[in-house]
Amino acid sequence: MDNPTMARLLSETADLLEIDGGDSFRIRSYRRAAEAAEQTTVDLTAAAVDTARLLEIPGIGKGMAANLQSIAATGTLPLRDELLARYGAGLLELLKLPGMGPKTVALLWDAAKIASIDALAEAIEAGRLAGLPRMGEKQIEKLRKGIDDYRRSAGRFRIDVAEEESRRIAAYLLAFEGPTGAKIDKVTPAGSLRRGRETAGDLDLLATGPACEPQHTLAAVEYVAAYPGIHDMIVKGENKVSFHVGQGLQVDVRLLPSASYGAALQYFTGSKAHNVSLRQRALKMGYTLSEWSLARLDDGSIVAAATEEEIYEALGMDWIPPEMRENLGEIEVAARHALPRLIEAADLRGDLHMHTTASDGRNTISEMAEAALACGYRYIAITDHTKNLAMTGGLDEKRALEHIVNIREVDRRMEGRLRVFTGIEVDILGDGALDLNDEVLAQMDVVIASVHSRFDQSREDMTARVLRAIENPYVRILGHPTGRLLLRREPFALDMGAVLSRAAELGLAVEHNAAPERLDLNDRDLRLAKERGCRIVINSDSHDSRNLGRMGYGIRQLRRAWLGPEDVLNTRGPSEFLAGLRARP
DNA sequence: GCCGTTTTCGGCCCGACTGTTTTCAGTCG
Repeated sequence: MDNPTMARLLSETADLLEIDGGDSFRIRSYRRAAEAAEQTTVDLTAAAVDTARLLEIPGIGKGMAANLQSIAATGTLPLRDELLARYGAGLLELLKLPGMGPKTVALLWDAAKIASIDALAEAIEAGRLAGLPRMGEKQIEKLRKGIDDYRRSAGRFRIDVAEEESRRIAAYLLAFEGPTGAKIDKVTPAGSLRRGRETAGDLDLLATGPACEPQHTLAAVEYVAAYPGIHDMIVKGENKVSFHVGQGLQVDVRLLPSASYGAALQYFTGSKAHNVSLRQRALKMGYTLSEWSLARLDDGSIVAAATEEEIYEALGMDWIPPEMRENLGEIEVAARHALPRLIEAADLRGDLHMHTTASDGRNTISEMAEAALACGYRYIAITDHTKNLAMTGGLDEKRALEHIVNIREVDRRMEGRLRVFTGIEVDILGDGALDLNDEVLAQMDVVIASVHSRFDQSREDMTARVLRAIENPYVRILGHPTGRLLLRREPFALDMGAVLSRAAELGLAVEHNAAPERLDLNDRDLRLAKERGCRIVINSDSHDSRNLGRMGYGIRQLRRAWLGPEDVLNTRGPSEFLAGLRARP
């Protein structure tokens, strides 16, 4: 069983325990263990044979180790089964409704035997909720709306979609001018957007400036609430406005005084787990941390508030990059002043995966080269598709050889300002054979091998298929290794550990495909790739010259995996890159 | 159920908003 599934079982057990009214600290332990299972690079099913290995994972103690072993052995958790038998799986879905927590779910179950969203909708229409404690008219209306939203909304959103919305709202907010002339002078995206997560569940925007000082927020709040893109309003308070826009994305705007900017930004950036750890640390040091300030416990005097840097410093730590704030050990490392230097977009010297009009790209080789030059790159590789992908106009052997000649011609014309390497994104066929013969592949500087079809193979077949493909001596990069399309197509089944281990032995690089719809490998597998000693490259997979600069989302995934410039091959200059790519261990 | 710069027992993050319970519980992030 895979780690995410194990995490889900633990998390559901926590939900059920809450409905059951269990001990809140025990519930927290189940949640923490679920998070640990989600994040760890340890294959929990494999590690289950060795209790000591499980106990090394923070948040896993004796009890949770036993739970994980039970899940690994039987595929199920007795406590969860027992609770499910008592309450039914529908209660877990009920919890997903906005405003619906464990207490309300328990109430609906106890008082009306409501055990699913459908049953709740029916009870509301039949008027059976009236008269229950805490069920006034407004509460019932809120539930009715919540059910509509839940049935309509998609849940999470792609990071580029969220960022685009964030830009629109920020522009609107910055145009505000209050009756006294007070303005909003800064809008900072926080939350998962700032942490660089691959998708966003909602949008947290922090607004600061004179208009956000306590005495002025009234007018500013009204202005925010009048944003034309609002689909429906959720909350409107003194310094907080929450609403849904267009497709159901939830936006939370907080208006806070500039003096609290650092504390607020730290707080709203999260993650929740990071913040909890940080506050525990603050308490031990005699402080209390909130979105307003870091203050002394004894006399309430403010220690730090205006910038994140001074808050982390007062807690004895270096400032932690947002991408690292997931409570995966970064607090301890920052306290030792040993944070790694993370990779930045400016470290990149080249991009090794892009398409041209020879297959399904929109631009010519030289247009791509000029665009790359404008990005500040020193080299690129042109890597069009191969013939198996007929719909892309993929190259056969003959056209591939002609393409090489054309690429070399552009390389010459660039006169050393930019190296243009020859390359190909060769299709990995269903049985792991490659879509071009070795004689042609041998002439390419950069051979990327990728899976583009037969995604439904079993884990065994897919793993064998990829392993066979990367044995080919001319393949130097494994492209978008899981084939996922965020929120559209799940990653295909693959024994990632086996593939990465073999890739490391072969000196093969694995790609992080930075296209925002892919971001493949994900942050967790990138950490695993580094642990296994794999070389890593980051590529834009551009099909349009305008997308060449679109590395930012991918860079943030690398940063989330704690990777530095030395971990990534295309931070090197052209000759060092090529030598590193081709060298065998 | 986890964990240790005070701890192997006794703790375990903080504040805003909403609805309705005239003083607060529940939910959320």
